[in-house]
Amino acid sequence: MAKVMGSQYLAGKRTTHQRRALLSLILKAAGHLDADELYRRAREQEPSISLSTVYRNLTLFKKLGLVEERHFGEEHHHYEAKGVRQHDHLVCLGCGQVVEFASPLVEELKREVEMKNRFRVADAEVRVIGYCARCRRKADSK
Amino acid sequence: MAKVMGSQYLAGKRTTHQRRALLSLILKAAGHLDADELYRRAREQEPSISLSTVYRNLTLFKKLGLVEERHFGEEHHHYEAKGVRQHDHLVCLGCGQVVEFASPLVEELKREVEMKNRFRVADAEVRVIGYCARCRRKADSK
DNA sequence: GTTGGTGCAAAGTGTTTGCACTCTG
DNA sequence: CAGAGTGCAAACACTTTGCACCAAC
Repeated sequence: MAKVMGSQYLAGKRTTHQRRALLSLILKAAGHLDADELYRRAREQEPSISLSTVYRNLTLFKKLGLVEERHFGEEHHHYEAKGVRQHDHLVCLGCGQVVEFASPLVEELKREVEMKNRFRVADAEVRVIGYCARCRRKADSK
Repeated sequence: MAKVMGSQYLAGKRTTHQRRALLSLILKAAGHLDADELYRRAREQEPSISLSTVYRNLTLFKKLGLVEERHFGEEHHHYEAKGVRQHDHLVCLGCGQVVEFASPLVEELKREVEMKNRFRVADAEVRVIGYCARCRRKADSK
C-alpha cells in the first residue's frame, strides 16, 4: 500500500513521513473520513503529527486530485480517496449512517446536464436523504 | 407576501417582527441565501435584528419544514424556501455561480434507491460540478 | 546547505448559547 | 403578565495561518 505513493503522485512535493502516513490512511480507509478521525488514526503511526499538518495535506491532496471533499449535513467535511467510479451517498436521518451506492442514472444525468445546460461537467455529488431499513419504523411513527 | 405567513405556518410559535421579516425575505428570494446575506437584508427592515436571531429562526424554519439547508462547496450553509418541486444545482468552478436545474432523472433515481436499497427516501440533493459556458475556455486552457 | 514542511499557538470563520430584558399572545 | 423570543457578548467547533525549527532533497 505504501508503494502506491511514488513521487509521481506528489508532483514534486516532498515525501515526508506525515504525508506518507496520511495518504496511505486515506487510501486504505474504505469510505470517507473527517479530518479529526484521520488525525486520530495518523497519531497511531506518527504520535507527534499535528492537526494543522492534517489539514494542510488534505488541502494539498485535494489540489492534486487525490482526494475529494464531501459535504454531508454536518458542520465538518469528509474526505475520501478519489476513485475511478462515480459513487454517491445515502444519508440516514435516523442513525446518521452514510452508505455508498452507485447508479447508472447519475451518469445519465451528467450527460443530460452537459447537453441541455451548456455546462462542462467535471463531477456530480448526489446525496439521497431518508431513513434506512432499520430506522424506518421510527420515521413512520413520527 | 406577508399574507403567506398565517399562524398555521408557525405552528403556535409567536409571530415577531423579526420572524415575519426573515420568513418573507426567504420566500421572496428567488434562490438560496446564506445566513449573512439574510441578516444583511433583514437589517434593512429591522435594523436592530441580530445574527443570533437569524440563526435561531433558520433552525426553527428548518424544523418546521419551511426552508431547506443546502451545502455547496463553501464553508457556510445556504437556505432556501422549501418549494414543491425537486430542483438541483449546477456549481461553476470558474465563477462560483450556482444555477438551478431540474431533471426527471432525479425522481427516477429516488424511486430506484427506494426499491433497490430498502431506503425510505425523504429528499435528494444533487450538485453537478463543472464549468459554465462562460468559464469553459478558462477550464480548457488549464 | 536550501527551503519546503512541520508543530505549536494564536487567529479566523461560521454557528450556538447564557443571560437579562422585551414583547407577543 | 407569563414566558417565548430577542440582542448582546461570550463560547464553540472547525479550519487556517505566522513563526521558528527540522528534515527531505
